[in-house]
Amino acid sequence: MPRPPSYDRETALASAVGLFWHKGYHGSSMKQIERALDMRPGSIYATFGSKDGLFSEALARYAHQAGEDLACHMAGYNNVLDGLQAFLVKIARSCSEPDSSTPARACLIVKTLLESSNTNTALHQEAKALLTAIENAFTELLEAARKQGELAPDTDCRRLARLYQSQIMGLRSIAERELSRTDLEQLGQDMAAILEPYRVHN
Amino acid sequence: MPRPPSYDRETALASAVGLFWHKGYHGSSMKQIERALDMRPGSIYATFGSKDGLFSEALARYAHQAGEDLACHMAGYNNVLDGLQAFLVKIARSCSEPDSSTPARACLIVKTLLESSNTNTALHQEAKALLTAIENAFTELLEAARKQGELAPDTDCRRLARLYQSQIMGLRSIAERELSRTDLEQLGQDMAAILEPYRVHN
DNA sequence: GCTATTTTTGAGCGAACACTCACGTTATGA
DNA sequence: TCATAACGTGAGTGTTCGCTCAAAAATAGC
Repeated sequence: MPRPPSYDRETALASAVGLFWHKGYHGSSMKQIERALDMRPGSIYATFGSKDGLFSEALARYAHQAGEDLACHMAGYNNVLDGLQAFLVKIARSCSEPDSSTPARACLIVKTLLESSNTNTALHQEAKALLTAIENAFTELLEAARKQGELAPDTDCRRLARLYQSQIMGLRSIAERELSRTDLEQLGQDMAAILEPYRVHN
Repeated sequence: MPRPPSYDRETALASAVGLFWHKGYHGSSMKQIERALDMRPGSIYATFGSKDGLFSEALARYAHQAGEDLACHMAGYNNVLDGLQAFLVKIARSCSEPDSSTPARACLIVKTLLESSNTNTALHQEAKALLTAIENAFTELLEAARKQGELAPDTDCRRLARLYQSQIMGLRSIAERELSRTDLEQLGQDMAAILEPYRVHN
């Protein structure tokens, strides 16, 4: 009986991620969103409720994708610390020249965290929660590394996870300065080297 | 003959820094600016030209203040690396609970860099330039350290300066997650420890 | 083809945005 | 004391903001 929706919700969300990542929350107007999603305001509001609702879902999708990217990357490494070090260098490379699939160098969650603090409590809380979840993922990885003897038995894995997360935040934020490819790659290597003193050499 | 201005330009700018730092560029409306500066729109536009002009001057003032704070801090240390390490811990402490003189944990320049990318070219360029100037200041400090034998003679001081700057950016950004005082202080210490391997022990 | 049900549409809403300007106010030099 | 010239004021500008809703369009079962 009913008329089926003509748009694909996932496709629309992916477009929303692209726009919000590129221009931020305030920098993306509904007019631009309508164009990016190829949807008229009525359909957008029927589907996502509000601009905040759409942004919230887009942010969650972005974070989910980031988690999958991390898992996918780490799957290629037997050694956790090797994987985490390579991840930093990979980020440095991908930040060098953003393309259509990477509309900004900085992390969307961090951009949102800074833009929404003291102005949009709900968004700020969501960004905080997503970053906490990522910290948890890093903590679990590092605890696995500790159990495998890569880290000293008394290593504070959560504390190290926060140090690691702040490296990524700093790397991707400073990338917005548009440093040269080599400068950024060197920085990624220097950050990877930070993990070296924590490593247990056998 | 002429009537002298009743407001103080420097006082107004200081208030603008406070508001913009707290709520960001888009998050600060002209109504709020009028209230914060205790000036009516006509006076604001006669003095600063536009919202962008006011923001630009406020950002420059903020950066100038940051430079003075760094110089003031370093003056208390004979050893450059000791000073830079202590500076990280000091930042971690000041980020724990922002007060009226510190309206946000994250750096205003970084907030602006992320918020203005792909939306406001002029602002983005200004933020980039100010961060480059700060990188230069760190580079000079580290070169002095190298000449004094604190660093190995072949140390790439600019590269190390970028690593150091990205630590501050990461520290102050992750502070917006509102971590506990001890968590943040530990992170500051971990970041300070990053400089240790670069140090030449005598 | 017809009806029932849902989706899509886009003109247009009130509010908030950055900004202007004619006018009232105030201090100074003559 | 008065004329002058800059300053302060705030109602009001046009524009854009996020958002709404009545009507048109489209599908599936009968």
